[in-house]
Amino acid sequence: MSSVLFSPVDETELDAPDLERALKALASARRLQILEWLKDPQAHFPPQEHGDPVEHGACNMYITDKLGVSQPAASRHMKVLVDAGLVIATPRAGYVYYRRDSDAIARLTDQIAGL
Amino acid sequence: MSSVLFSPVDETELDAPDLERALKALASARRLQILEWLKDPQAHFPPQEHGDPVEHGACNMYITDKLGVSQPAASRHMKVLVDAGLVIATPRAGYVYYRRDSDAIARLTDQIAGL
DNA sequence: CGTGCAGATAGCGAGTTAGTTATATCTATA
DNA sequence: TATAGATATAACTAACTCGCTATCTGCACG
Repeated sequence: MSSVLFSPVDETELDAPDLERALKALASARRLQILEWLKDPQAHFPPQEHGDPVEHGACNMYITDKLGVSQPAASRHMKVLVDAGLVIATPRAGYVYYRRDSDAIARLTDQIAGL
Repeated sequence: MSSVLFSPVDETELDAPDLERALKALASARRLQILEWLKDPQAHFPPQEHGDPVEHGACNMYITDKLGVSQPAASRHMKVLVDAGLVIATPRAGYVYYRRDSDAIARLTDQIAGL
């Protein structure tokens, strides 16, 4: 009687504090913009030396530049997204690359659909 | 060539500021709780004298009591939800009844699903 | 193994949120 | 129409957000 028949994705729901954290992470024009850019890093950021934009996402420096805020401000926005589980950080060759956690985002939006 | 064939509900998307406002309204444990209660007012609130719980929703006094905060605090939470377009207020016989705007919530969650 | 650069952290200030109490408004009805 | 009760607004405070600059950390590589 496997529920996999009905739920190909993991149905684990966030508890109330985690859901609130995720919604707070989304409730920012800047962070919504970042998530949008990360849908297609190649289209929105310059070519990168070390990290593959498709596999590892966009370099933090480019996100900072494109946001037009200071490096620490961008760094904290990315931390909010990572802590909320929406984005994955990959340190590599002295840089940090960020990509969407598509599965987590899908689970979250599924859960929000039930609100 | 009506798009109604593809979209039985109105597909109008919120612009960036309205989306941010709606997400901020959702990004609160208290307000998520209120929205949950309003899914079934009869199950969560005492019987009401004037307003039909199903048609008009729950009386503000009962929401205040159940939240366990002061009346002005509850009043402002409800204002945030109304301003975000998630809840409809109906003044009636000296009380104000609140119900979910199910269509607006559905449109919002559809839009969030595209994030 | 030292230097340099990317990123994280600290600390500060302005603006916002969320709670409070006090008061104003507004409506229903005696 | 005066009053009472429900809700909204005002004013204040504490805590949090988000920007900044300055500084620290830590990894790569010469």
